[in-house]
Amino acid sequence: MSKKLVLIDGHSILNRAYFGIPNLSNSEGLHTNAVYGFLNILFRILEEEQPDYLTVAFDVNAPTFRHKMYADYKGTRKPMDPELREQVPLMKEMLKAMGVKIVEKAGYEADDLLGTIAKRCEAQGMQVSIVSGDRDLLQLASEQIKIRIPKTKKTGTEVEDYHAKQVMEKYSVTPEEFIDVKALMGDSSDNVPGVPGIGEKTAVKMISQYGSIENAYAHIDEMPKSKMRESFREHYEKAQFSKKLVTIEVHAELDYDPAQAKLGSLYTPQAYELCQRLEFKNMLSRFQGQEDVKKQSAAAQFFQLVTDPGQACRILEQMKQAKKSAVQLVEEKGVLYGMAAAVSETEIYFIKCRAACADQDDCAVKELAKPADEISAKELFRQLAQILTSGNLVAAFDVKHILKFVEIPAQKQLFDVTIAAYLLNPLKNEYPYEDLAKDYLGQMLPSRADLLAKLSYEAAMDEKPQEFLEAVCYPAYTAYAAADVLADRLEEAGMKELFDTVEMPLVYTLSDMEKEGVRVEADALEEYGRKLKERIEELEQVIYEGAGEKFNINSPKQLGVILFEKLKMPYGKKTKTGYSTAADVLDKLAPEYPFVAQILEYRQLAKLKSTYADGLAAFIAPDGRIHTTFHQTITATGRLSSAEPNLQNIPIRMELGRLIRKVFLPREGCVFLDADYSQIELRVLAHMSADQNLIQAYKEAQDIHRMTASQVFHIPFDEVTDLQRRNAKAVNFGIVYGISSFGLSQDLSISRKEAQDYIEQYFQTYPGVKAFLDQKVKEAKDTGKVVSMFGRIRPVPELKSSNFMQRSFGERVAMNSPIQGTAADIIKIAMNRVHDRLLEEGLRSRLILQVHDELLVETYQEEISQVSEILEDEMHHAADLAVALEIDMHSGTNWYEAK
DNA sequence: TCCTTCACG
DNA sequence: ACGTACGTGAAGGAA
Repeated sequence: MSKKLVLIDGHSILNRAYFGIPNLSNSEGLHTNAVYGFLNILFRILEEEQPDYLTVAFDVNAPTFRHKMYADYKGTRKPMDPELREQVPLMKEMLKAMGVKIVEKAGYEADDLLGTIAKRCEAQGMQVSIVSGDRDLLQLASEQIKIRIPKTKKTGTEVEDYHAKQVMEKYSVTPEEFIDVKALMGDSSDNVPGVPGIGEKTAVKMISQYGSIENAYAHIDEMPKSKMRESFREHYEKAQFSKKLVTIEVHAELDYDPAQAKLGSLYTPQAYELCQRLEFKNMLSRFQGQEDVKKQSAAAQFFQLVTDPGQACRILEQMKQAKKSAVQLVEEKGVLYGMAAAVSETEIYFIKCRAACADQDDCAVKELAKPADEISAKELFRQLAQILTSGNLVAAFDVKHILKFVEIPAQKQLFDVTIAAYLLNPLKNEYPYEDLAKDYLGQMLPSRADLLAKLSYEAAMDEKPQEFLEAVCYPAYTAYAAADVLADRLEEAGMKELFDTVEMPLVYTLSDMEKEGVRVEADALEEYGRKLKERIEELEQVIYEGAGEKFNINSPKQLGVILFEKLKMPYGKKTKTGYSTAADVLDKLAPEYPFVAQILEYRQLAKLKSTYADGLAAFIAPDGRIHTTFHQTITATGRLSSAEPNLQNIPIRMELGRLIRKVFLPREGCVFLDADYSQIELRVLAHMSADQNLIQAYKEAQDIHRMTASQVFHIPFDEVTDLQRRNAKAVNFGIVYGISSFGLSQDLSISRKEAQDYIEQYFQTYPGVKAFLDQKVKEAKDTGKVVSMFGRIRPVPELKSSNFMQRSFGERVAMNSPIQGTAADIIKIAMNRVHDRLLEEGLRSRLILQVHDELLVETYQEEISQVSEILEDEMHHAADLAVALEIDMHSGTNWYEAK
């Protein structure tokens, strides 16, 4: 069995990695993207190849032999980005730490070293793989030498492999001939001049026919007359020059002994340390199991598994006494595994307690089939409730999740670290413990994925008990240790009050809303779906007839081909992947083509059926109700979101969709009371901008859009036409979104010029609004963030971008977020107050849904007047603005009627 | 998994 | 010349 050698073109791969992975740096600001990408490619290649030897070649900065000879050409190479340059020594340090052989030699380029080593080792009977981003190296390919070119794609790294055969297949020339092809066509990025006028096609043709530049030149008179032939004649010397430039030296003077390049374990303690310093979190997992580097974080040595019920009880007692503690319930897919608890930074326990939730959505009821040597789930939660109500500080990652298991009244002492971290930076998608540990404790902890890979808790418990223990205890540890830091940071950022009086209380409000759920009549929903199905099937037949063939109407790609190629309709715009078939494009075609109108109707019905009729039915719980999850740490602006299912986007604009709301019912003896804020964002804008005209407009008129039209277009209020009102309404929306003439012109189907005129007239009418929006953009540029009325921050990193689009986006965000964020603050305040008053006043009615500016209360008949007063009162007074907050309220026996 | 489309505020 | 309105979540198709 022949030995295997992997050779890596250091600079080339580093370069690839640098451009493949944008923006990665550690917390000290050191750029690390190229090193990170290099290692990823390296690990991947090694896994695939399992070589015996490994060597990485680098260029040295001294002029090389080829470089010197043709200084004119090679000398003008673009200098390296400083961000990349600083990573070269880092890369070498990493390779040294891993015990990888590095070769570099003054006077030679990495190519030459690779070529020399490859040919020598080939002669010794080895299999050689050369990894490089540079296609010049293809000339080295043979049966034993494989050139591997990694390509960074969105989906990961793909590697193109070339033995001599693949070079022939792809380029129709041998690897040796490839040199001549390259020399003829030239390479501007590498400053190889080539022959002007000869590109890849001609070069390949010429060389595959004649075998070399020299032979081609000898037969130049046989070639058909052409510009290219004359160019070749004229630049023949240049071509020969180029050939020397392109030709890789395979006889470099170099001491190289493969024995020095023997591949050992890369996972050395030194490399581990360096990975930690560079904060390559997911690399650290590769070091797991390598005994010599298994450096547990300081915290991990205090983790302890608890199975004995007696000990569990003693720990729980201790927690009740502790001024501060942290808990982490370990639950996955409806199975409880236990609870991790931190009593101090050096006392972290995992109390094992296996139990199955009776139902995944409603964990409050549990069925336990478990060994007798564990504490019972019932007892655990009884004790936990006492801990949570002890008055001592308890920190946790997801308090709402805990509240699913224990029924306790709102507690001031609970501290949700996820929400704290969200307020401090609302732009993140997730707030995992390792991020909090890094950001707020300056500690690098292995993530769950590092520890358990993709193992479920179920599997990890048996297969990797130690890692499992760490994975469940780290969150408790982090919550415990980070809570104080987070509180301080919130204080510094001016958000402590927002956290204490709005966000934390909201956890209980939302928890109750989720537990309550909303009643949905399954039969009626099914009937609705059946009706849709009938019409959908009719439409399918008609559409297939119109198209003259069967196709998948749901596929934008297939539909695009039918519409714009087969039926030759004019296409409006294109997306990255093909023709756009979005509704606004099809709307324009629909009047002329009934076929398109049918498509639109089909789309509408298909959406209603799949997302709403079928989609919602799947979420009806055994109690006949749908329990959505409200996410409190998702949006960038402070709004809530609703998922599984999303109950914040139930149709209302189109009548057919709106009918769905008839299946949302209050329970027996109840009606729905639905209250929504009237134009809350515009009122917030009026208040925050303090524009006297806008404030006055609100004081004088019920119909703000008509009033805006009247003032902006200088028309008496009563003479405003419907069109003018509609335009004014669109401008009002545009202002809130961070106005742009393009966006407005799209919305109103007018020219950008006209849209621009509207905007200017608007700003003339309401100069305070203009000043306010400008000020927000300036503030965002100066401080990197904008702030809502209640102190909620939204960072706007896009404003620093060199990309015009990104920057413009940042400006719109800076204008919109304070408004949307303030509106979100206000309704959250209202929600808490409504929720609390219903309880305080001993009412049975319950807040069940929030849809951004709307609250839905399931109201007992006899409580209607009291509840409507509470809604009106608390929503109205949630904030004291220069313009009163007005509420529209309706009641009904279903959601359709109540809106 | 990413993209497109579309439902809501 | 660029190619967008702000904020979400879900479904289905295409890789």
